[in-house]
Amino acid sequence: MKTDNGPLLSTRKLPLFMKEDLAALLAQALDNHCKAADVSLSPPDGIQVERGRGSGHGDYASNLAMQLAKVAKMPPRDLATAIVAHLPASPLVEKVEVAGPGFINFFVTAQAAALVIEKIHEQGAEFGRSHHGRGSRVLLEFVSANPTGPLHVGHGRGAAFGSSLANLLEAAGHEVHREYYVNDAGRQIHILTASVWLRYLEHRGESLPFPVNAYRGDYIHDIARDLEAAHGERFRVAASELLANLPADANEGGDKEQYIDAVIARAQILLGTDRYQEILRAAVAAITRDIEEDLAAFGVHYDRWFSEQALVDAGGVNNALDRLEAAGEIYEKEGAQWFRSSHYGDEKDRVVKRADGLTTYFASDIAYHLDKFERGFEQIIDVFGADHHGYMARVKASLAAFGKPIEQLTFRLVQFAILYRGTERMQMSTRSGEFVTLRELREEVGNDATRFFYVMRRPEQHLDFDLELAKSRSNDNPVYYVQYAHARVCSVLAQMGERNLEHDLTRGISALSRLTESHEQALIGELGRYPEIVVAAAEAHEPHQIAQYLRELAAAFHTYYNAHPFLVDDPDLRDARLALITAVRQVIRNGLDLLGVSAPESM
RNA sequence: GCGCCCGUAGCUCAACGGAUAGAGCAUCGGCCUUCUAAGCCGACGGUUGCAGGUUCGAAUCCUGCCGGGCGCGCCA
Repeated sequence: MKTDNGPLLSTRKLPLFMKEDLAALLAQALDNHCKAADVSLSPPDGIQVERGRGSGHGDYASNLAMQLAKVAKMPPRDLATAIVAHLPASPLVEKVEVAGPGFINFFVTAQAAALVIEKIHEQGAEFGRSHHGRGSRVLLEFVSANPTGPLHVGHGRGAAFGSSLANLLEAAGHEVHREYYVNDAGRQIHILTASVWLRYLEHRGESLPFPVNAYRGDYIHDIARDLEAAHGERFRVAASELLANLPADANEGGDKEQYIDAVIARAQILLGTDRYQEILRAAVAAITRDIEEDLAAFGVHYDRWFSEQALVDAGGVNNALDRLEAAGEIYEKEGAQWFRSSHYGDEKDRVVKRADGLTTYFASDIAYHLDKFERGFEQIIDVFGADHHGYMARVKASLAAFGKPIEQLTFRLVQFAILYRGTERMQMSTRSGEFVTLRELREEVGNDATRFFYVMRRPEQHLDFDLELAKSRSNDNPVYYVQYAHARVCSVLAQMGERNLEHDLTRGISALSRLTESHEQALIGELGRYPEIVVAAAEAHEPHQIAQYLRELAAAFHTYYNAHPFLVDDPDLRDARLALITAVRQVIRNGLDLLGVSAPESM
């Protein structure tokens, strides 16, 4: 590489965010132009520099002249020409053109572009990470499925999305706190407890009907069996005692809600508080542990599992309601307590305490979000399933009532994933227990393909998840396509070893100017985009941009692979090419890592 | 009925308010004595649901329709 390019091309200041360098040049040119023409011009939103989209429009482009044409009272192309005439010389820039309606197009020098390869080797796994977020603290809550059963495929997308987003935000320089809100209080936990106990009684030989509204999955049997193994007959009660004077269940013309509530009440009386709580805690612990293990195996980890019950026990819910009351935003109607959420943009008021004295799920959520805000985060992100969108307005209403800066709270709605086996749509229902679990999906498809497929699409887009495609080892399958590019580089290096060659990286770096083929230039251009993509994907909360990018990078690599041999006789050229493809390998690794997908050395 | 999300190639999807709207699959035609053919090259394919509006410039922003998903409980 030539060394006469001046300080801008030193390895200490590589143009990884070339946009900013070019914007600075344009600012200087605009200033020069204004002085020369004795006018005053400044773009409303700062100077914008964008990636060119190829096809002869240069590497970067700016719409500066078009933005200012009106104020300057000049045709945009003329203004563009005038600005270009005042551009200072730069070793980054090969040439500048005015094109189209008035775009200023920059063509970057080959040396400047090739420097990205050097930077990638220098930074390794750090390449693409930045301080863009300036260490601002982000609280990210995701999944938060109720601990009443195993995670199913619907939760999987939230898990893959949330965990990838967390990785992205960290890579972009934010400090991320990952949290799972465990709904271990409330009525559904009592239904769970009753369900487990009834199965336990069945196993001990009692004959009784199973309530319509109880949880009936196999995992309930498992927990009941564990209970038997640890406690034997300790929770045994005669069926006749349990069933005496209960109302009719739904299948006998009664009401399923009333019936299950009666069973729960009877269980508490017959078992007493201590034994009942023992079963409850065992059930919640078993399911929470299962969820935690499931997610960990999926590469999803949390900094905190936030217990709703702990919040209740600490008085958080009552405290939050007291504060709303003190603010005059609670009133009583028909025996229940209502929060005046309609004063803060919700479509109607909401119950926070039922007539029977129990606080609602919403009341806990108010307290939880109040707690989040009081822990001092600059940004709070909730990842919800799309079916919870009705919650956004009321949660924001409660925070507004507390005077909290609600613009710090962002909801990310993740649409459902619909499973297909080929063209056959797979049904999933929740309480019947006939759903496909996340674990089953992972075991059938594999963690890599599962995670990649989940985040491949924009979160607000419905996702068609084709099991057969995800499993297929074919070029139809995007995750293999990307992984294969990585493995291919490894394979080339293995081949190099067999030929008794060695890769001299220093020599390769010095010979980067030998990479003049169009395929090489294209590939280098792709590599240079990576840091920008990471920042853009993080700030837009869109991991799919990474998946999309990786496919494009892999495509550029496969094309190059087919067009040119790497292990050529000329040592300079060979080492330069190897420096390029090992840089590609590094970026693929870094990108896949953000998505929680492995980068195998061979396939 | 009200609210949120979505309508882009035959299918699944991309596209900071920018230039000739791009990929993959499918279909059709090529490429393995050469580092993995899990690959590459080419062809075909579009009134961006419809109609207005804002803008130098709209798939993108605004309004109204049409179509699909989800939600509208003292469930969670």
